[in-house]
Amino acid sequence: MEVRQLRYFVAVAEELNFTRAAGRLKMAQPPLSIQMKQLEAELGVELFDRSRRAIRLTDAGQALLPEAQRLLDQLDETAAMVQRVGSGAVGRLAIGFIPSASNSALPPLLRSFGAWAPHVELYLREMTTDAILRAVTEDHIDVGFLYLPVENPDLEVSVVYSEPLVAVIPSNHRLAGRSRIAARELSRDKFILPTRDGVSSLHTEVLSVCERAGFTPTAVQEEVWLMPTVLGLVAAGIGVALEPASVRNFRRTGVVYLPLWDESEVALAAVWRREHTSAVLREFIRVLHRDTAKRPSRDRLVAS
Amino acid sequence: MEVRQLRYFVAVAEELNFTRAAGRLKMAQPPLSIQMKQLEAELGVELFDRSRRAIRLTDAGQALLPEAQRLLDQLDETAAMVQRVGSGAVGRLAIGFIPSASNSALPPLLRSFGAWAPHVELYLREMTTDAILRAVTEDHIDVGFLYLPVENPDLEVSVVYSEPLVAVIPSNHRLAGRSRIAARELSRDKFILPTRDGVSSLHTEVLSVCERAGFTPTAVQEEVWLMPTVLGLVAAGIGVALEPASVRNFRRTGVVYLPLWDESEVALAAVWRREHTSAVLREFIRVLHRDTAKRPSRDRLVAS
DNA sequence: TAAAAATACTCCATAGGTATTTTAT
DNA sequence: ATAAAATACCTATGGAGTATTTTTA
Repeated sequence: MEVRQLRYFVAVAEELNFTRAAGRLKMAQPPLSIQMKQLEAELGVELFDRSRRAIRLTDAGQALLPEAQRLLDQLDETAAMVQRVGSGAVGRLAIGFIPSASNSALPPLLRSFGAWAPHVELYLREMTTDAILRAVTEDHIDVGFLYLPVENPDLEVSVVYSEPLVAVIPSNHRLAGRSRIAARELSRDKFILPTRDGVSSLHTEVLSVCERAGFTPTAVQEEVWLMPTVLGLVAAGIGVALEPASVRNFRRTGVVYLPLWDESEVALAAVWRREHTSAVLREFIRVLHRDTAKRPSRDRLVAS
Repeated sequence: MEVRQLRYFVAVAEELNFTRAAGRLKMAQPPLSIQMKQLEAELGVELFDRSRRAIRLTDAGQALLPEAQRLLDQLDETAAMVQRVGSGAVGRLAIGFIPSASNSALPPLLRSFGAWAPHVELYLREMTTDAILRAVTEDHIDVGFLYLPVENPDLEVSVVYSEPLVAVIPSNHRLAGRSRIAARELSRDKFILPTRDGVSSLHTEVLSVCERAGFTPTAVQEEVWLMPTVLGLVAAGIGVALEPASVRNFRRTGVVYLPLWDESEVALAAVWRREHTSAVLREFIRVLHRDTAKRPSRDRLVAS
């Protein structure tokens, strides 16, 4: 039983006239008659009562008609469904991200992608840099958001945005009134340092800024990871911190954010397996590239 | 999208190996590759990830696999269903019959046909001879059971059995002790005559037996149709009747059934439209012919 | 290097076309 | 007499085969 034969059968059964059906199928009448004969021979059943001038459906033909229509519809639906999946418009996307990402780049990106592919299920997981790299490599998540650098050559990397560090100090700190400071001026303060988990550049970058400023920061606490905790510790006067500029999205009382004269940069990037096969991911990357190309301004991102 | 391509796709998707799938499909590997390429081109979607030595299904391929399997199954089921309908093993059969038929030929015939085609829905309707002929002609019922003759040349007729008339007289009648009588002996009795509805031979045959016996029966009541009513009237001493021998299947107290010396015969027949298209009817007729050929004995039928 | 898929080509089965005959009204 | 389906015959598309090359592990 061929799809063609089902299509022809439906046309003939609906027209109840071979010639008209052939016209509707844009073909000649004889091959249509032949195909129907073949279908009948294959099924071993008469589908049409040709004894009269106007043909009729036999019981078998009447039984086949709705089934044939249903099968043809399902065939079309299946094709459409597979195309949607293949185009990345439906499916699922698992995203791992460091907490900072949820304050900055991720929300507008997800909004943007959600508008493009409303039928993609998103699985979002807050993870450590380490865990993200492992999960992406092992294909447990499709894409990760973390601070550069990423060395793994199997992974593709796309910088979402980069931003400078800012000093986070208590509002009663001696430098709180300043509009900009040098890192050097904090050399005697105790530092709340970010966790070194994974190869996070944040830890490295903070140390490197201090080093270039000529001092080694005294750590008051390590392994602090979540931004609100850092801000709480600073507000309590436990120490100071250097954090990515997007920390300013937290409007925490008791702390002030001061730009540095020192050169510094941390880059938030999306990473994914170079050899991925997910159409959804492919489309997500497309949206990602489009959006980062559209608004590369760090200030707007930070302020948003 | 062709059935062939779906079949091939399922094989490849299940084997995850073109060469093995080609073996399973008993074909060479290159045409299989080509067909899958075509399917992908038509859908505009990659179904296989061929980047590795061992191929994998893409998301689109994984979406297609269960649908393709389902479609192929439904195709097979549809073919089987149409074949069953075409063979007459499923469907419906509407039967019209005069009440007498339900005392004799119909029950064993329906049992026989029901064993052959248990999935045929039977619609049974007790009707007058007239109504049966009209309904068969107008295709409202598939087959009718009635007493011959039937003159309509568009209808085909098959005698199920024929039987003689017997006299039905009250058990206190003067002839009740006899084992056999002549119709002539009833010439002075009042007769309960069958209805003349349609062209029922029963009425004609009763009159003709009396005529051959040299008298015209005095009707005490006409338009009596149902056997129990006739028997009730006879038992009440209202009159006597001549009825088909199968009336003896009613074991009514107060009446006796006596064979006649006179020659007489009424024939119960099945009738159907010569140009019917119902496969179920075709099979019913087959069973009918088989069964009437098997047991033509009137005695066994009458006694049953 | 070996195993598997893709490519190149050849062949032929068959879908579809045209011309004509048969059938039913 | 006519409309419609069946039959006869021809053409050509494309599905499948064989031989070979390309690719990946």
